[in-house]
Amino acid sequence: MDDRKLEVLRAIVEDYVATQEPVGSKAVSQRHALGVSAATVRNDMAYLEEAGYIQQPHTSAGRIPTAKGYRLFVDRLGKIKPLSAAERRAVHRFLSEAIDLDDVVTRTVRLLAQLTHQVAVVQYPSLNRSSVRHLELVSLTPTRLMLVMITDTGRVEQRYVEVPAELTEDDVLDLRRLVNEQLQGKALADAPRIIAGLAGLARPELRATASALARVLLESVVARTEERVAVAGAANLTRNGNFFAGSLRPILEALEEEVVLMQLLGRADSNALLTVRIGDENEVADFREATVVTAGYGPGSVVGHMGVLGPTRMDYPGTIAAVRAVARYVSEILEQNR
Amino acid sequence: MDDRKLEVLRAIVEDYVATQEPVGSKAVSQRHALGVSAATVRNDMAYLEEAGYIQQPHTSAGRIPTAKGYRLFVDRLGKIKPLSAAERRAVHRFLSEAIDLDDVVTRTVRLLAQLTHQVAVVQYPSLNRSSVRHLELVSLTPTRLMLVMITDTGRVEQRYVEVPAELTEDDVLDLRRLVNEQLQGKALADAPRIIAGLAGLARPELRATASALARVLLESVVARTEERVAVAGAANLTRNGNFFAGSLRPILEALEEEVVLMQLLGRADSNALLTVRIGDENEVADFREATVVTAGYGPGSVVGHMGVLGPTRMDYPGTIAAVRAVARYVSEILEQNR
DNA sequence: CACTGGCACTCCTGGACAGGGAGTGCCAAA
DNA sequence: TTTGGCACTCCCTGTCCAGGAGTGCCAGTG
Repeated sequence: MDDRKLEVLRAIVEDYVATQEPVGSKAVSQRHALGVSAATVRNDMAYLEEAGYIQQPHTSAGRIPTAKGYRLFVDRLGKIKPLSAAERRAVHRFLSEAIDLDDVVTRTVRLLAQLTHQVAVVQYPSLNRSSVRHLELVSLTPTRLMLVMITDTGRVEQRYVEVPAELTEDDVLDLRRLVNEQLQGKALADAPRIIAGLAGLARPELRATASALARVLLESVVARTEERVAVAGAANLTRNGNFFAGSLRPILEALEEEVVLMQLLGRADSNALLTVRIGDENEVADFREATVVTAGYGPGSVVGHMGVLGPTRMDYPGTIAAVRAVARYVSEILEQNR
Repeated sequence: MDDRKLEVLRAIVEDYVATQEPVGSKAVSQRHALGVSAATVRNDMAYLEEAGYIQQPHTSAGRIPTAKGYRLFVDRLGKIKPLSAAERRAVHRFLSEAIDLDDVVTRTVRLLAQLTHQVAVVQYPSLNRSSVRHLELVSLTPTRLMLVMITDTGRVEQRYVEVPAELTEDDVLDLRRLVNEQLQGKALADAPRIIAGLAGLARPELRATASALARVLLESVVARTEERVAVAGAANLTRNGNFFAGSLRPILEALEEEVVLMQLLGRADSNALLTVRIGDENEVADFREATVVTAGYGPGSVVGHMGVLGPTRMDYPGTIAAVRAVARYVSEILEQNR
C-alpha cells in the first residue's frame, strides 16, 4: 500500500470526523496538500474502497471510512495529540481536590466526559485486587452490629449484621480484635478462605455470633466486588446529530445496566495500557456502531478501568490522549493515598 | 362549568395521553359514552378552549390539553388508580432485599423508573435531619487518620484527616472517645456548634490534632449535606417519540446536574405528601414542558424526596399512585432500620 | 507507467404542487 | 339546548422536477 494512499485515508478520516459528511475527491485534493489532482485521488479511493477501508453511502456520494479504515488510522496514522499544558493543569487541579475515593471516581468520570465530549464510564476500584486495611465493628443495639470495612484503595463498605445473642461491649471488642488480627493486610482475593475459618477461632460462647459475622463478611467481600461503575456525559450522545443509526433508546438503556458496562470496560482483562475497540470489535451488541476507548488505572497494578464511548467517527488522537492522561493522573492520586 | 364539560375534558386528556394525538369531537362522542353528538361536544370544546383548558395545535386539528387543563384533571377528575396486589408485592419484595442504605436508594430509583416508565430521581436521605450514631477513627499512618461517621439513617461518610503531629494508639483512643462523647446522638443540624468547641476539650498536647479533626468533621457534616441524588430511567425519555419539543440534550444535561435535580425535588420543602408540578409550574427552565411528581419519604419525619419526571401528557393516576406507594414502602423500611 | 482533465452518469436533496382527509365553526332546524 | 349539514382550513403524503455533488472511465501527456 502506497504512502499516498495512506495519506488519502488519513485525509478522509480527518475530514469526515470534522464535518460528519462523506468526503469527495475534490475536497481531499484541495484541503490536504497532497500535490496531486482530484482524479488521482479518485483512483486511490477506488483502491481503498476495494480493500475495504472506505465505503460509499450510495453512488455519487463521497466516501466514509469503514471500521477497518478507522482501525488502520488508529494503528498506523494517528499521532496522539497530547493535552495542552493548561488542560493538564486543570485535570490535575480538579482531581486533586477530591475528598475521598468516591469523589475521585465521580470527578474522573465528569472530567473524561467533558474533555472528550463523549460518554464516560469509570469503574470503581475493584475490591479483588485490594486488601483489607481495617475492620470496624460498631454495636447499634445489643443484637445488631454495623460492620465497616476499609480497604487500602480507600474504599469503605458497610453492612448490618444481625447476631443471634446479646453482646456486651467486651464481646464486640473481642470480635473486632479477632477479625482484624485475621484479615488486616490480607488481599481480598484470599479473604474467603480466611473467613471460613473465623468462627472456629472465637471463644466458644461467641461462635454463633462469629459465624453470623463471617457470613456477612463473605457477602461484602464477594458479592459487591467490582460491581459499581459511574457514568457521565450521556447528554453527549445527542451531539453531532444523534450519531447512532436508530434511536438513542438501546444505548441509554445499556448505560444503566451495570453488567453491560462492566463488559464494556472489563473485557480489557488484558493489561494493555490502552485499548481501542472500534465498531464490530465490540462484543456488546448495542455498541456495534460505537468506539470504546479504555485504559486501566491503579497504583502499580491495575485496580479498575475507565473509558469513553462515542461514535466510530470520533476524534481518535484527542480522545486517546485524554483517556490516557486521566488514567495516569488517577493512578498517581491512588498511589499517593496508599 | 358543566359536568359534561368536565367529562369532555377528561375524555380529551385520557385519549391524548393514550394516543399522543390531538383528539377530535367525533372521537370523544363515540369512544366515551357521553350520550351526545359530536356537534355538542364541539360546542363544549369551544368553551373549554376559550377557558384555556385545551388548545388546537393548528386550525382543523383536534384538541390537546394545556397545562391548565392537566391541572384541572389532576385536581378534580383523576381518581388515583392503586397498584395491583401483584405490583405491591413485587415492590415490597424488591425493596426488602436491599442490603444497605445506598442499596435501598438504588433499588428505589430503578423501581420507580420501571413502574412509571419515566425518569426517576431519588434524593439520598438528607444528613440535616439525621443524627450521629457513631464516629470511628482509624489510624492509617502516624500522621493520617480515617474518620468514619455513621448516622442513624444508616448513612456512612468517610474522610481522610491529615494531622500535624504523630499520634500513638492511646491518642487515637482518646480522640475517638472525645468526639463520640460530644456528638453521639446529636442532630447533625446542631453538630457545627458542638464541633466548634471540640478542640478546647482535648488534652493540651492534642489540641492541634483535635482542631484538624474538627475542621474535617465540619466539612463532612456541612459540605456533603443532602447533595446526592440517584437517577434512573433516562432511556424512558425516548419513549413515545421524544416527547420534549426540542432535543433531548438539555434534559440529559440537566439530569446530570445535581443542583438542578435538587431544585426539582427540593422545592417541595412543603411537607405535602405528594406534589405534582405541571409544565410552567416547574421552576427549572429546562423542565417547563414536563411534569414532575414528587413525594417526601422518611421514618416519621421527611428525610428526603423522590419523584419522577415525564411529559405533561403522562398517565397521572398511575404515576401518582406509583410514587405514593413507593415512598410509603421506603419510609417503612427506614422505620424498621431505625 | 502514473497522472490529469474532461465528460457522461447516478443519485440525493429540496422546493413546488396537488389531492385526500380530518376536524372545525357556524347555521338553521328540532 | 341539541343536532345534522356544510363550507372551509390546514396538515400530510406522494410525485415531479431541477440542481448539485461526486463518481467512473477514457483518452491524452510527460
